[in-house]
Amino acid sequence: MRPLFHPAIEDVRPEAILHALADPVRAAIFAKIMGAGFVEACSAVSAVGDRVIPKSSLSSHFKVLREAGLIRSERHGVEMRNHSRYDEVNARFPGLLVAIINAYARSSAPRAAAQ
Amino acid sequence: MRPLFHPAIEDVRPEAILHALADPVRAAIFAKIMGAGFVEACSAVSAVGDRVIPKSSLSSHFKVLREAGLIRSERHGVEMRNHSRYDEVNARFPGLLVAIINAYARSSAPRAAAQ
DNA sequence: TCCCATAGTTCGGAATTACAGAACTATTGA
DNA sequence: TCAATAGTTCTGTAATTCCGAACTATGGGA
Repeated sequence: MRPLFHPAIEDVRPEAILHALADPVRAAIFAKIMGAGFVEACSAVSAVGDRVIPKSSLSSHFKVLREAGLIRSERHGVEMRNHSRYDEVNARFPGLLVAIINAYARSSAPRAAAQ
Repeated sequence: MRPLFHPAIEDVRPEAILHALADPVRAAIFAKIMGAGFVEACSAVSAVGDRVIPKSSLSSHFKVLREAGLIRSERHGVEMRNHSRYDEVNARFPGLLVAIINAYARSSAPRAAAQ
């Protein structure tokens, strides 16, 4: 297993962030990590909504988030601990992540609540 | 030629917007339209940076932007007039478009100016 | 009216990327 | 050392993207 790659913050590209978060599953994973600050394990998000995500797919979703610069993953024993890189990313691209996560929250909210 | 499809604003999805703007060429096209309010023709953006975009590719880029709900296109004689739907989209997803366009502006700015 | 030029769309095949099952690796604990 | 758990990599298939070529639509002359 190769070591995990994390881009330096100055190498983080907006197109990579948008691509990563253009997938609702990845956006939901990232929103959860961003809200909590960290997520203990990949398996802690083994389903999104009522949709079960195969673990090979989950693994590649985490890889996309990691290589886009959105999260930092480190092994802790047998499992992975995933931290949000929100502060760094928000300093480089102000307001971007909040606007994206809010947009998803609005679109999935029931009509009446969205107004 | 089929008539052009424009989604109603309440059908516009964040994942479609992010996917549309995750491509730097489309983001540049949209930034131009958003800045000017409208662009006379697709051919008015026949190149992005120093990269020439084939017209079949341009056509599909405009289609992606249109179907994501970001622009409205109408035929005016032999050419197409493309208008930004910024106001509508911004009302639904506040701050999203500005944050995205700013992120691209920051990442392409020279290092010193980006600070 | 017929033809040409212009602007854009659609088609089709090659290249790339995404998905998910199966096999594999790494770590911990018994 | 073995089994269980957590995640990664491999692999084949499916879906997307890209762009040249062919096509369609509109307007302006001769």
